Amino acid sequence: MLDAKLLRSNLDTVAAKLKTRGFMLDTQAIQSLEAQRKDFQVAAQTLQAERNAKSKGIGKAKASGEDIAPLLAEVASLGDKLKEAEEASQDVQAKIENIYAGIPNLPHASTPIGGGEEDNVEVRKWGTPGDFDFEPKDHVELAEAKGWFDNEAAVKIASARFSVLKGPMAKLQRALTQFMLDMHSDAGFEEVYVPFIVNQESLRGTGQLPKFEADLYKISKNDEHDTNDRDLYLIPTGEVPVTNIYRDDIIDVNDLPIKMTSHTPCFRSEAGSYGRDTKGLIRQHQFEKVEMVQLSKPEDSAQALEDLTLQAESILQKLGLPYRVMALCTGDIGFSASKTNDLEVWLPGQQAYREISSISLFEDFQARRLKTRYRIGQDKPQLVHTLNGSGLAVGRTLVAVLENYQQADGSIVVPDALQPYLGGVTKL
RNA sequence: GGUGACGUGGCCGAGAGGCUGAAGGCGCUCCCCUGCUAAGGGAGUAUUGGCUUUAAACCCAAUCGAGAGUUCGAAUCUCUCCGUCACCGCCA
Repeated sequence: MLDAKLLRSNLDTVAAKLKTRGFMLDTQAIQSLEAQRKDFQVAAQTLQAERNAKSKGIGKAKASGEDIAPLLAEVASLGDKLKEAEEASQDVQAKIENIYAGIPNLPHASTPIGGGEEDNVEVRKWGTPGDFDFEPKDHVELAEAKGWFDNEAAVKIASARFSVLKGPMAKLQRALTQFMLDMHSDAGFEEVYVPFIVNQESLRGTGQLPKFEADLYKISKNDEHDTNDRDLYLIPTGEVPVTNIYRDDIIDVNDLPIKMTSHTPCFRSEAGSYGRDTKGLIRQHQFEKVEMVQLSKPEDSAQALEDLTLQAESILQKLGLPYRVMALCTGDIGFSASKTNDLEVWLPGQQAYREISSISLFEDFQARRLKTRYRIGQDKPQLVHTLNGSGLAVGRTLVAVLENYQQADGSIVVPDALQPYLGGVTKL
């Protein structure tokens, strides 16, 4: 959520910045609603003050034994008027809230301007796509030939876009997960274990709700009496539970930056992606991810984004997987993001770079919703800046290892960094 | 799941319709006193919004787990929900 004060005072500047990311701000609607809000709020508060004063008078009169009947008569109509004013005020505020909740973050000054994916900017490239003296296969072919990948079983158990991994492939996924967690721990990230089911407040905090309900799996409680808003959701990313650890908290400045890492499954409905990446592990309803989350001081956050990017890159480098870093343009960054770097790994099976990590700076956009603040000494609390990034998407890393380390005979060489996690095995 | 107790500031803890944004204590900050240490004295110490402003103070409103209700007036009474604790049941 953007700062309401900023929206009031610099509406046109905000609108211009949002336009670069393809969002048209209805400035007229906001202006007129804000004007109404002011009127209604002042009116309601004036009535409240009046009521408070008179009620206090009644209390005193009663205490000193005076007749309070005339005073009561005086206040008689106040209640209704107050109720009306309060409702009008709340009404407008709800409308404003609604509009504000749907406004995306302002792009960072360093985010390239552009309309869509094609305008993203390559920042750097690492490694060289391997030279195969045979036709490289894609991961599905490789894994199926070994009996490591059972799509039919997954469909039988659940539905399309789920997988059953077997034997060495399942172990390789576990090895990758542990490898990543160890790397991040060594770099000073605290490992955390979190709930994979979250409430609505958490999803609002990180910005998935109210706008992106369709992408989420909602869990109904199976209780016909339960008519309130206690619905729970499967997490679409570890970002949600991990960032929400500090919701409503005020952090001592000496405890910043806070750096956390967590391994979680992620659940996405992938509504609207029919027909894309239908084969294999690239796009699943359930996948594993190791996430990094960082809370930082505002003045450190831009650097923190670069640091997180390098941290994610270090995983790919240790694994020897060629990749490139893309700075997403204004038209392609996510709703809550101010700036995003994507890591794209080379997949020989597709002869293409594919997204394997997304690292984003949210500035105070999430923190405002989360009410995550920090305090210097006795000063007033200020909003922190939040960041997160995949480090990495484990399923896609698994794909990348299979495809980049395949041999002509269909076997897979185990990257050096992973061998300790597989009992020293060098080839699968 | 059942029964009972309970959610008050950074923490502990009083309050049980009005004089309570909230006694008292601890902690913390500043000042005084003090050879050192220990002790003592004084002042301050929540958040959000409105208004004003260069900024702040002042002023006003809201907040005693959350929401709704009763009342001229709610931390206090009623209802719903969430959570904590104890005992019982079940369970990896």
